[in-house]
Amino acid sequence: METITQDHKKAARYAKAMGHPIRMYVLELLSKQSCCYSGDLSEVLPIVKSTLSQHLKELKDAGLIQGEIEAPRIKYCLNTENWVEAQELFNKFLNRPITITNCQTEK
Amino acid sequence: METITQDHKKAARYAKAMGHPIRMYVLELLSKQSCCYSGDLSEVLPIVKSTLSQHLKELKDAGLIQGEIEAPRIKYCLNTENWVEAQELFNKFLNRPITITNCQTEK
DNA sequence: AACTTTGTTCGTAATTTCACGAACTACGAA
DNA sequence: TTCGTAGTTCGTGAAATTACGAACAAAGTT
Repeated sequence: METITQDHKKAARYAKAMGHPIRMYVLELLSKQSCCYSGDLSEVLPIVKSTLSQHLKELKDAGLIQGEIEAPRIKYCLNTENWVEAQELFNKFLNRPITITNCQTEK
Repeated sequence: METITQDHKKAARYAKAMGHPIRMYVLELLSKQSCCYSGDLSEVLPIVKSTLSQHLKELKDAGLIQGEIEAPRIKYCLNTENWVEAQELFNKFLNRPITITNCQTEK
């Protein structure tokens, strides 16, 4: 019986991809508006385009976003399927009712 | 007007701390049972205790867990306040309704 | 005091991340 | 075909991450 499951690894992979302010910003944007272009981001973010491209690749590799060629630009949007999976995993692992008595010693 | 806000940084910090299978496992455990000891984890996890200690420090530094001395052991539990904040930020960014009613959305 | 238990800190090494500028690719327009 | 636009890839460093074993620290036990 494995203690660290594939689901732990998947959830951690998603979390890791979310673990940078720039990438968090992109994900927030894409969860609020259906899509965006790299150029839109490049205009408002304080990083050069190659670095941005690296971050977008990170999100793509993690499966959280996808790019669609719309020449000469690339349209980015959420990868809905994986996005839902990430939400489900986070719910499964992390959501618990917050109780009044916290931190109580078991046994 | 900053595009990358403090909330983006906070959320990313939490996500980053969650971005490792071992740490995801620990967080899951603590969200299911109120507390645990390093020794409990060390028994089931495939890493040496110093590495585990490092991961617990990472979670502590991110503010997601807290340790309480209960000599000769240390009792770990979630840092409820920050845990709630993390959930709120994630909810905000995942575009979902906030579940806990008495927690107000900031302004 | 000496020993045991529990966990942290230190030293080290391999790997990954993050950021930049330069070079490159793909495509449409002139 | 040449030029401009949009974005990726490459090469490079600095810094952070991950892992291990050895050494250390704190506190209870004998």
